[in-house]
Amino acid sequence: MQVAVNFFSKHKQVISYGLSLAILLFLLKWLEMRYVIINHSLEIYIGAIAMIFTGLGIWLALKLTKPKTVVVEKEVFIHSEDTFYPNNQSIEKLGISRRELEVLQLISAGFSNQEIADQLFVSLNTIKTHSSNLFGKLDVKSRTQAVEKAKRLNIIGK
Amino acid sequence: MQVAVNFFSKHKQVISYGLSLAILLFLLKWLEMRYVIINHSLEIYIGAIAMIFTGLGIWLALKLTKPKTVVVEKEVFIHSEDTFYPNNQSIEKLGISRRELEVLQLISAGFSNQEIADQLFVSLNTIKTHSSNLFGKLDVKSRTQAVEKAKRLNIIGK
DNA sequence: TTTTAAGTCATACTTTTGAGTGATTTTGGT
DNA sequence: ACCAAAATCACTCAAAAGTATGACTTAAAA
Repeated sequence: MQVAVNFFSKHKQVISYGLSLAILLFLLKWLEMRYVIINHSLEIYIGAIAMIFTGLGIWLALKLTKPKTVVVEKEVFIHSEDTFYPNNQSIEKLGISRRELEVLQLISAGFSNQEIADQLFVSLNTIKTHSSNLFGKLDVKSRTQAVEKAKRLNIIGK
Repeated sequence: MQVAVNFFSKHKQVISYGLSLAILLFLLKWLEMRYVIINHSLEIYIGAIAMIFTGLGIWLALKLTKPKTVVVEKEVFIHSEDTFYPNNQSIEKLGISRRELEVLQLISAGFSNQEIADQLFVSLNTIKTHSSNLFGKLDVKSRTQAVEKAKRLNIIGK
């Protein structure tokens, strides 16, 4: 029982197409009789049939063919900025404080010590102390090295 | 002249289909005459035409329709280390030379001017000149800014 | 051949960075 | 209230970075 219902629902389209075809054939039969009786030109009749069935064929083909699926691979660049999470383990292990991390981020953004001092409302000397302590903890000798290493250790974003 | 050639080559397929159709129609005319003469059943003749033109319609539809393209977006994770290609357009636009690019890469790797000079077997002053020119072209004022901007412009890898 | 751009190097000078040291103040937790 | 870490700042000195200018060589392009 269930199987039968399943069959009908699954082939609903095909069945409806079949029915349409049958109706069309009956229509043609009727047309044929009329034309034969009225004795019109056979060419017109033939032409009509040809056109109708050409159209039917086109319609059938368009409806029944599966879409030719073309899979286009589209590159989606995943920017690490979107998914960056600082490696807190590294930060704690190295004993880097919040303020130092802040300074580190500004250094990596390309700011000079003076600019960082202005942004954080502290003196230039303070920033120098922070950066110096930072270099010690990161075991580097310059700001560019610090940035390179911090990015490598995922302490700051890339 | 060129236009005409262009027209024929561009519509080659459509034209060949049209010719096929014409040939088919002549064939039918011939069949019609034979059937009329031999006085066979009209139903068979009609049926044959219907089938032929249905087939023609299907064939036409299949040949002429563009494939229904389904674009499937596929996420491709690009690891910058594996697949970095320098943005040559930016490099050319800024007029950065090979040597300057080389210096830029070493700067971003965290090397000092002296270390870079040693690696490239040139003098410290030469590296200073290169980096100074580089900063001018990148419109920055320090090596850290240069690194930041160059990475942002995809001139060097991250 | 002349011109042009790239690369090299030097000198003189200024600015920035970084090391080392020491000191004071905040802050958070026991 | 006390302690320790964090944060602040100053001062000096040295090294590195950066600017400006000019000169020389070479290779490629006009």
